[in-house]
Amino acid sequence: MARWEPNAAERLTEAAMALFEERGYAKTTVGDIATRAGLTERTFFNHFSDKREVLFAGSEQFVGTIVEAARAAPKAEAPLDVVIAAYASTSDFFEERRPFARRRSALIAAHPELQERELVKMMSVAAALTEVLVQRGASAATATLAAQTGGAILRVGFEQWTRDAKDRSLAFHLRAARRQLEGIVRGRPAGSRRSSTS
Amino acid sequence: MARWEPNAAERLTEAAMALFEERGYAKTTVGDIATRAGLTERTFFNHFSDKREVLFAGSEQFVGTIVEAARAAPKAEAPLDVVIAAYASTSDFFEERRPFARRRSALIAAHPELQERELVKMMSVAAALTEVLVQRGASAATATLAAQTGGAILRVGFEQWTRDAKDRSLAFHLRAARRQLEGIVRGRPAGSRRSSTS
DNA sequence: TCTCCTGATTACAGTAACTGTAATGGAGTT
DNA sequence: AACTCCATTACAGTTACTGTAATCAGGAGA
Repeated sequence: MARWEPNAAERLTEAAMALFEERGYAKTTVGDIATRAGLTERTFFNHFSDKREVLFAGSEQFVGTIVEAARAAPKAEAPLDVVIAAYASTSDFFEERRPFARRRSALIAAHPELQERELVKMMSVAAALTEVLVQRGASAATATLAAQTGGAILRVGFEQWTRDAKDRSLAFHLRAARRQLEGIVRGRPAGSRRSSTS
Repeated sequence: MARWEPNAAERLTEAAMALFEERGYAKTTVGDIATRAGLTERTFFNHFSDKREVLFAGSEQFVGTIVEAARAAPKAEAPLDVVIAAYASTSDFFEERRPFARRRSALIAAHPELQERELVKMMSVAAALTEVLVQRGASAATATLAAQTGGAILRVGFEQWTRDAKDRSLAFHLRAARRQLEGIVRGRPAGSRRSSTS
């Protein structure tokens, strides 16, 4: 028998999410979270580098998955398609935990402090993808632009995914956003807006 | 004669930048900054809501300028062009303070804590632009995608601008990035378009 | 069984970021 | 001269985070 209850980090995350939902991020102290998980404040900081990280723990491994998918893409694939395929590789992962992802996503949307952290994480993924693209032979400028644009597509696609009443996959929404982007870059929105007067 | 030395906020910003450059962000306390500016810690927090904001003070007015430029764009202009024109409207502003902007930009690049804040600011601009695009008749999806993609272009263009040995304008680099994006979205190989932006 | 070692947890003390509130005191006004 | 204004300050308090040493159940080896 284990000396302590197992899954301390997981318990802390669950406690944190529950408290953030009840009282909000600012009104929840790290001590509150730890107590709710049956631990002490110091133990919280042994598991997470700071209060925000409690919602971003799995992200390192996540970056790894995405980078791996990018590396595995066919040599001939164009940069933007590599990036989108890489993000799409996480689709199944999200599919399995749609409720959790939605809950988490709502918390982040409601708290600027958490948005800050999420944006940095996304940018670090974009940076990693940029490097992969360069290794695949793209110019630095092309790689950066493709990775950054892919990030834009992901933000839009992910938002659609969380809102989608039909529960279509993230990969689906990424493809949709990518297609729409083609029209936008050419100056013709996908909806082919007919605002001849207004 | 004024009771206190004028421009307290400005002095605090200058002191902060100098100290961040000397010791780094983490090793600089708010007390240090205030003392260097001839003020107290409490006064610092009267001027800035938190330690990071000392480098992001002018940003509200900045958003205003950008939004205004977006509203002023010709009715027929396509969404992405509206966004880029809006960002390009800040070109002169940056041109006048290129040294300051570079210095600030280097600090942000060197400190993740500051990157967090900058990303949120950029996203708030993107959100504001999204709203403007919707008011101009774009669909919600098109508006979001155009604003987000514009953000990607800005990041890339701005980076080129800070690195540019030839001191070409931000507007120039935005146009270059936009042109390059067209090729990327179509899946063309990197070198197909002459890009003199590095 | 006894002992040593491991490692997650904890106790405790300390720094620094912020907040709320009330007081200060020179400058402009009456 | 009395009076108001308000940027600044003093002071006390909370909370995020850090460094360090102590605890102590269980596994490994003797």
